[in-house]
Amino acid sequence: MNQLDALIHAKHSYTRGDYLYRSGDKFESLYAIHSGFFKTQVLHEDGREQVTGFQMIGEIIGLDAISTDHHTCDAVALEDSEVCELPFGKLEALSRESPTLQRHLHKIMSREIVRDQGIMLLLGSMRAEERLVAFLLNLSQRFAARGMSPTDFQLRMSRQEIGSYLGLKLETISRTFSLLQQRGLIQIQIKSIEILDLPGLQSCLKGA
Amino acid sequence: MNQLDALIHAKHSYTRGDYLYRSGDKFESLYAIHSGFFKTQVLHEDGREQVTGFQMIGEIIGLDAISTDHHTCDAVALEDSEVCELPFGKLEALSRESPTLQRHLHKIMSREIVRDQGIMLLLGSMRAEERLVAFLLNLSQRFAARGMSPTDFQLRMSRQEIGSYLGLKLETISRTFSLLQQRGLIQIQIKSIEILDLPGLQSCLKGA
DNA sequence: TTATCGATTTGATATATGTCAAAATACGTG
DNA sequence: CACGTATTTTGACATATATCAAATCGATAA
Repeated sequence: MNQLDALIHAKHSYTRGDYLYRSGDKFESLYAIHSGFFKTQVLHEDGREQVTGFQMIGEIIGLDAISTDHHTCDAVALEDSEVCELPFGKLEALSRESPTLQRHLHKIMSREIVRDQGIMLLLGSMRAEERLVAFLLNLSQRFAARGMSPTDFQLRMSRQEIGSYLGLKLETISRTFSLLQQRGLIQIQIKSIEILDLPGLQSCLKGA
Repeated sequence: MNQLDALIHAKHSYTRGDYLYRSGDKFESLYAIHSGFFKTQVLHEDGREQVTGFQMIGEIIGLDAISTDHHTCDAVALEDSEVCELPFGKLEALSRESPTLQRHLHKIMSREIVRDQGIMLLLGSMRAEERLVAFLLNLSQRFAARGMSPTDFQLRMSRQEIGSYLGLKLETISRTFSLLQQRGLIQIQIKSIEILDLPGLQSCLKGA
């Protein structure tokens, strides 16, 4: 993918709270997260918000905007972050030249669809505890895939944001964290979390 | 899009209950629904099922499979249906030749991502009545876009399937239909539904 | 037509999660 | 470093939806 180097238009820095883009913005580029952490959220007219994802290093963000040429959600930095801008027109042109790149792009989009299906399953059929466990295991796995500790990491988002993502209220998130801690499955200190019993957590999802 | 004609590999017929594909099947093609109605569902190991969508004429199905080269959900015919098979390798080759087709394909995938975000919002932050109303309005709009009546149509799916899609139990679906009927918003007779007060339904979603 | 079986409706009750409120804790700023 | 503010935790209580059960309805096949 060294063709991609030619493509990278610019690298930008954002600090906690900055918007990478807002719903309604004209679509120009996808963004590859180079460092840091983002959330994406859609806002309902009546003020309700739904967090639709948390994105970390190596992930591509902005795919929703291709559909209408305008972004359909907000992307907000949860910590100081850097992103590489990938102008979509150029990306399409390059992927017409390279079947490998083309397939890669298609897989990235498809993976996002599969991810979303997983969240539907979570929101549609899991209880609060299962949702939170699934969330933690997903983070754990993504950190592991990046060579970081799968059992010891910082939560970049608030209880409120976790709750929005999981379709629960922040109090429920807090209570469920406390519960998992009482059972000896995790150790949590505000944003610092340690998974004490990974198999134990995994078994929360299967059957029980 | 007459290039697409060259692409259509075969047209297949399915009767109610037939699987178009199953989770785990090797990915070869996307499918354009030519007539009829399908549902897609993901199955959890412990037997839980989540309906992830209902697809009708003109819609493309199978995008999730690009990611892993294997289907990640089941697609089941809800009535007698016909689909056109679009071999994905050929589709990619053609879209390398035609920027228009390429963009079209990207928009279809992106639209699916946006649709999924909408369902997350629904599952994550709406009450039962709002979910069902949103579901009905979505069907209404899709029928209207196809030149069919936006106020008078057949539900192709069971209460159970609607419930799975909306993250609710079938009893809740039934009760909520009854409630909307009592309020004079809809007239429902098992699978036949008539929307009596479209603005009234729309106002269920905004504010109230 | 009638019998049968699955789907739907409705009722009574249970329960998970939400709501409201207060206390405790962490964090940013001057 | 200390203050003020925002976030988190915890408790008591409310409520939406689930669960369990029974009755009804509708479609299919003999």
